[in-house]
Amino acid sequence: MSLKTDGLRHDEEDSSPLRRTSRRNTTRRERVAPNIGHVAAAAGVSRATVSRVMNGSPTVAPELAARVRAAAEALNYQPSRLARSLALGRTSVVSLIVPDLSNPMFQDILRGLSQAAAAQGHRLLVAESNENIQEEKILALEARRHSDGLVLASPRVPEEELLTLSEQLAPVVLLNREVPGSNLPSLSVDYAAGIRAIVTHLLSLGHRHLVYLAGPVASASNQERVAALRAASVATPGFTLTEIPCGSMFEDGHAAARAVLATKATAVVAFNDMVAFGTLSGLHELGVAVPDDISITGFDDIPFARYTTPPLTTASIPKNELGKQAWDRLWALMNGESPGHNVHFQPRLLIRESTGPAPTRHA
Amino acid sequence: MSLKTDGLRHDEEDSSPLRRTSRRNTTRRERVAPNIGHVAAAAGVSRATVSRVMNGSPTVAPELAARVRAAAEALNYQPSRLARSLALGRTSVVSLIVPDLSNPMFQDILRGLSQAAAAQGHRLLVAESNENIQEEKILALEARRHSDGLVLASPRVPEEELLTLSEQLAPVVLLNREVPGSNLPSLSVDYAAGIRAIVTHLLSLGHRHLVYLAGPVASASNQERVAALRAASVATPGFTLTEIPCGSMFEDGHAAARAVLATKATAVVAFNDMVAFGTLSGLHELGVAVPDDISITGFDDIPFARYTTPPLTTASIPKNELGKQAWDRLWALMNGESPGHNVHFQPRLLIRESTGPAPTRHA
DNA sequence: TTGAAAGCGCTAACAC
DNA sequence: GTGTTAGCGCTTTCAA
Repeated sequence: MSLKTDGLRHDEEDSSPLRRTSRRNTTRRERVAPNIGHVAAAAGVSRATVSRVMNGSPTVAPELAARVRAAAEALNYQPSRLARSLALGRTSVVSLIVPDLSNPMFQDILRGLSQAAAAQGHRLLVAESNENIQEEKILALEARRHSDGLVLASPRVPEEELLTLSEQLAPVVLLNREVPGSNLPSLSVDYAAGIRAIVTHLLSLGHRHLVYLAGPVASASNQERVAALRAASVATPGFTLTEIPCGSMFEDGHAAARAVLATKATAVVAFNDMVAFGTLSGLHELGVAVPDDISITGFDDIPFARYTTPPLTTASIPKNELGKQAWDRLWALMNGESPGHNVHFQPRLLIRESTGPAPTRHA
Repeated sequence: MSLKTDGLRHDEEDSSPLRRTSRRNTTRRERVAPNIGHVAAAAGVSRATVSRVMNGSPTVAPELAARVRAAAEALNYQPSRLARSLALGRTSVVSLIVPDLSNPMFQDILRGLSQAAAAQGHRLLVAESNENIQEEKILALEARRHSDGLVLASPRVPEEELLTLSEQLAPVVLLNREVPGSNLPSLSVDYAAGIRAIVTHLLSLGHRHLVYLAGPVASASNQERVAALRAASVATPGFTLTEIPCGSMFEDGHAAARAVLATKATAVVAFNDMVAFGTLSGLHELGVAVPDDISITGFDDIPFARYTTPPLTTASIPKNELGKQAWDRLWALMNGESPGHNVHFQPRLLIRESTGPAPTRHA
């Protein structure tokens, strides 16, 4: 018995992408996305040949290739990404997990990554963990299974778990987080150096009592900042450091304004620019002048930092660059290459107008 | 001849997820992600049963289910999303296309959409068209094939093309863009109403000469604004309107500061908040006082609008809500339901301090 | 060069 | 209840 193979395995006789559908209680002919079989049938070739043509294989006779292209064109055929991904074992999608999409810092990373990935034909899946550790783990796992690789921005997951997770997540690159003793590629900012620059600046202005508005406790970069601050306070005679648990968002800083005042500190070092803005705004409402009564510094240099009143003194970090380089690293990993050495971006201190000489009390 | 079916079709005899790999010139055993067959073999059941258990089908004997779960656990098995998607015909991913990721307006939409989608177990793919019409079309098509539905935010594609495209993109929902005479679900902002509110406010302050800093020419919402502005100028005796081509970004507004001054207008209506900020900053550098010398209004009410100096008078639009409702619409469409009527969100005028009485010249 | 057929890993209709 | 089997739509040996 001769097997008639016309390129269509289970469809009706003609090659047009119509299908007899019966779902619910309706039976009707509806137009359905054409598949490789339809094109093959229309062009009178095998599906393998269509596949070759669609992928630009040079081993197809020009005449055939033309016929296939014409058929594909006529049917408005687009190969299914899904099927292609399954067969190929890759999706051309990478994922980014961030703690908080409303943070301009992560928005910039998102943008940098998205553009770099797009430039090499990859798409970006985004997920927000809402600073929630459990969710972060689930999301990362989930996202990874939709994509070929992962970028974790400022992951809050504890070190050991991150280490375990990373095996299932690989290829993965970390942003703003290093796992010492692991070989997880990571791009980070030297927060300690940034803090040291800020402290030096403040000390030179005569400030001796600083208050630190701390970020999320689970934030590794917060811990770095705290450590640098404490080290400085220990190393400098007459330097008083007060720490106030705060957060990472505008509202957190805003809510902390009174507490800041209560410390009698002459300068506040905020976890990041958002917090600094909040505090700035809160202090303004309380009638406190910045920098005359109190100085404020931020961290990140988000786009609006230059336009606040007064413009914010802050430590600038290359957010876009983080995104772009994250892509480079990930791309290397996905191609089985070495991701290169980890790097520590050095923040640049931008002295603007939110910092000034320490007020001389009782003068 | 009896067919031995052990749940594994093409693998070696044992059920552990190891595979003899030979690529390039290395041949070695490497651990590979376990698949449904490995679990089936380990649990001594068919793959169908594993599938049932993984999907929580109630028709599996508890004893078997437990065995399967144990096996899955032991192998650290995670069903492949890809294969699942292919079989199911859906990906549980939706895509968002925006013209410009750096615009806080779109960031908020992104966030609202992402959260709403996540709440129903869907992931978000993001793509940025860079205000490029060609790219927008390609991206939309491409993104759609990775996902189950599309949200187009402020698409710049011309109407006819959008109409044609939408067939291949469906299900799709439009943000900030309506296609009259089509049944494309769309959520938009009543920009004309916002502009009217702004104009009324400005007129009541005594302004008679307004300059409009226009947005991208391909922006439909820009055209709405222009039309409303012109209508107002025609309807109001003594009202002069000057239009200056500008753009949608901070830099555009900043660059327009001199041109604004040259018009001698007493108030500037900026395309959006970003442009207004830019102008504000540019004017500040030129030593012009806002609102004493000139008034400025924005549009959108992005998060920082309240914190500029002076705080920006603007028309507030529910950005997050746009994202959330876009999801609701899309979800309805994906489930074959009606997306409901289109809605026009009415902007709310927020009078802050960037607008004041028109300066009385030669007074 | 081209085609047949086996996979990719999962789901679901159908049979037992 | 559970297994068999035929898909989902593509890629890629392997033969011819």
